[in-house]
Amino acid sequence: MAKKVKIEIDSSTEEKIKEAARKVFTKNGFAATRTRDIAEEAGINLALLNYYFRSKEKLFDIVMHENMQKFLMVLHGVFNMESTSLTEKVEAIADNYINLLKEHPDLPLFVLSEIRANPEKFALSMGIKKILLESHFYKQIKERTKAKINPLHLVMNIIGLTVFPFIASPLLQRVGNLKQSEFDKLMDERRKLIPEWIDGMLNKR
Amino acid sequence: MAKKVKIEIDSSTEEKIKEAARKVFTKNGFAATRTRDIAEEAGINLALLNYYFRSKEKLFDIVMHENMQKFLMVLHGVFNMESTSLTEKVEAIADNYINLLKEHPDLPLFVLSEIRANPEKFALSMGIKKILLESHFYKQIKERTKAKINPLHLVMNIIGLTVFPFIASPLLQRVGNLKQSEFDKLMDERRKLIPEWIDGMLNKR
DNA sequence: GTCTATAATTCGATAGAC
DNA sequence: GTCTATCGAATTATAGAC
Repeated sequence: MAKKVKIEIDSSTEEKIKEAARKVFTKNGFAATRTRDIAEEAGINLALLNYYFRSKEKLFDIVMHENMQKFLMVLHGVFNMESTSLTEKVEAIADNYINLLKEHPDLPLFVLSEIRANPEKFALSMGIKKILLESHFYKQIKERTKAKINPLHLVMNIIGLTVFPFIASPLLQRVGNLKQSEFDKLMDERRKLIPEWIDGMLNKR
Repeated sequence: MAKKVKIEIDSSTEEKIKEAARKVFTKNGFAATRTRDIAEEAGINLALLNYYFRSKEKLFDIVMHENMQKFLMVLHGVFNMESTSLTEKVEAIADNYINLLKEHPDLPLFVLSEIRANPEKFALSMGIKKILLESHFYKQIKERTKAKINPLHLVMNIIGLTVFPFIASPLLQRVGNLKQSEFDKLMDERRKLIPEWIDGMLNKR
């Protein structure tokens, strides 16, 4: 009577394709990705990809949506905690993003590039405004800054200080002569540093 | 006897094509750009594009190189000034980058995306390491931080705080409900704010 | 559901007239 | 130098056998 529980989540062909698509699309972007490469990565045939998802674009939309979700989920989880201090929220954002980005370093560049390429496609993307502007987090920043400074500056800084090093990592690792492990170590240091820096900004003046 | 001076720099067909290519490539990236679009943007024919530049890739390499130059020139101009203070250097970097990025907001996302897509292509890209690691700027940061913190953190922060808002602007303008003019105003405010924030980081502890 | 083979389309590049 | 017309390669999508 009970519905059969799907135990092996990733072994279905559909999931294999989606996972392969996520990997290849996120690394190369939409235009530079060939459906053949996705099929190969998934270990299946090209025709099968079109059997499950009707087109390259349909498949891309799914991957893109899931990637954006990952990106926004970090913020959404933190923004409306009522009981935590502002500093604790900043710590949580930095910590969670660094975890996410160590695992998926291509994520931000992919998301931001594709949004810039097709802004109209993500125009509707629900009320993202409300997520930030009406959040408890945003209220806390406004209180602390006391109208001395636009709260958006602080939001930009929190996200930017966390995300930017990953976006620039190819350049940074070359410029700084860093091995991957050294880069990772730097990012781990930032879990503590970013909240301190943001604190300094909030206490200014 | 004297070489003829080229007065109308931009009116030559070759320049028109390069300018169109810069615009389209920078907006869409290499893979998503069609040579036909460049030709149309330049107001010339597709065949002519291949007459002047042998291939799409050759044309791209030129544009890419010029874009990277723009990006690095800002740093290069500031890094080895002997007579300015660290704070003055930070002011100069923020100020010059904000000027550059207000005019060419697509620049950073383009450069960073293409580097990530083809790291080997930019591997040789001269001794970028030396430009930073042996600069007067880097020495000044090391002195001020007194080994309490890796100087690369500060470099990341200076560039990141300046560049990231432009990278994320499509999302930011939506999230913050900003018009272009309001966004520009925020960026202008950051010319003063970024040096203050960096100062705060340097004086910590 | 999965495959092979192929149709249909897109796009970079070239031939050749002017 | 500049154009029109077209070739050829690459790639998405589909038809049809199993």
